[in-house]
Amino acid sequence: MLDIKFIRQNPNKVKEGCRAKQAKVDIDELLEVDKKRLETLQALEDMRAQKNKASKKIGETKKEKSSKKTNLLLALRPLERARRNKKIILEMKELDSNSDRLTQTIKELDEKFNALMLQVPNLPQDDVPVGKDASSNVVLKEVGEKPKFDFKPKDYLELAERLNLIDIKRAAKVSGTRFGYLKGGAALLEFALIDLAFGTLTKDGFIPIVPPVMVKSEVARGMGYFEQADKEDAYYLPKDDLYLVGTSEQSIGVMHTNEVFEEKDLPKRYVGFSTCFRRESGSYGKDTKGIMRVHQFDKVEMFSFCHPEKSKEEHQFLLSMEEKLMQQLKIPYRVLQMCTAEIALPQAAKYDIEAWLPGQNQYRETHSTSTCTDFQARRLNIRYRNKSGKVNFVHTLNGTAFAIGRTLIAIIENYQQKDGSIKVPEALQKNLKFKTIS
RNA sequence: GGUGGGGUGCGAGAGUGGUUGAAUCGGGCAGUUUUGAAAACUGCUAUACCAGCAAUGGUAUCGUGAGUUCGAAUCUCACCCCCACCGCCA
Repeated sequence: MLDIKFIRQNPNKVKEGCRAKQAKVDIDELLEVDKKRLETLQALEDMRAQKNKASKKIGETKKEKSSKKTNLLLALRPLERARRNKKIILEMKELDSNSDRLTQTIKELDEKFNALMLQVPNLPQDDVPVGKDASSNVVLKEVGEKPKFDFKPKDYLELAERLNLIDIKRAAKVSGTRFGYLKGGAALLEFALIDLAFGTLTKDGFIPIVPPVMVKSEVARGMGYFEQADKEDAYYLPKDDLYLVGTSEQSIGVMHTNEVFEEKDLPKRYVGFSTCFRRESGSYGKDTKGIMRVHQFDKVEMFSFCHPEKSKEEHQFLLSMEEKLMQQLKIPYRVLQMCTAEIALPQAAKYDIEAWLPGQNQYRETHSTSTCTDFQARRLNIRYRNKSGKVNFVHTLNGTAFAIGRTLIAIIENYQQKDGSIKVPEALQKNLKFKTIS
């Protein structure tokens, strides 16, 4: 959510941001509703002030009844006093019927206003390239050396099925399309990856957590992904009114809802592990094979609550941690700055890391880190108190540590050997009892 | 799933219809005193929105939402959450 004051003062800037992000919100309508809402509110508050005053007066005379002090007014006989009060009460009743109407109007305006406000996206940061689609993303750098093979590198699925690491067919039998069993070395690699991520990040002060994967519906809305298509992408349990999280960001970010941090406790960084559930409703026909895009996968995620002035720095920090993890695995990758069309409603800037997949001869996304500035904090009312006692909204950021499935894909393709076996990346070897999966 | 108890400010905790944004204690901040500290004393100590250059004024907020009333922390209803015990259970 943006600050309405900011929208009032910078309508053109907001409109421009909406256009860049291809969000369809009528800012003029929003401002119109806002204006009406304020006018009505003012009228209603004036009325309430009158009522409060009158009620107070009645309270006073009632109390004076028992007081022994007298003055001219108090000398009024009880009967007369009661009559005066009755008159006031009648007047207030009259007022009430008017205020009821206003209350109804304001309720309607509020609803309209809130609905519109929730649709206004976070504005892209100045350095985010403007674009219509993925083609406008900017490659910032390529890191690592692509492995050279003296044979034609195979696709991960071919390798994995032959080594009995991934079983899609049986998963289809049990759960349907877009599911998979990780078996043998792949299952063990998952735990080694989790360990590597937690080990690396906790060393840097991240607080390790395993969050709930089901969240209440009002909570699910909080992070700001439901206004776009993502609502359709979430699994919902109607019997309990719970959503399965698509990423642990959704249950970590909301953890501190309505809380106030002390400034000295910022940044508050978490590393969370959770299973993620996605319906992938908008991706029919995309990556239908294997485990590139599945309904259920495990992920280690970073989340940070930080001081607003430090969030750009923090974003770079999260990116650097992602790179550090990739470099430990020695998987070649590139870093992309995502363009305005590719960043979601709550996000102000986003970097993706794409791993090189030799079997497919292309880069594919394995990591993503975004800053949501104060957009989520505002919705969730997450603030910090500075030294002079002032409270203000924090900034929230998130980033992938390892999305297990896709990282496995990258490992399998990059570490494949001529005989079809797979070498275990050095950084994972200490966790596993073997150096090769064959 | 069943029964009982409870949700009040930074914390503890009072308040069961009237000048209560809320007693009291504790914490925090500032000041007096002190060579320094402690102690003592004094004062301050919620948030949001609206009007205003400001001082200030207004409105709302005692789990959430609705209702009764001229007036609700206080009464009514619904919901949420927490605690205790019982049942079931990895």
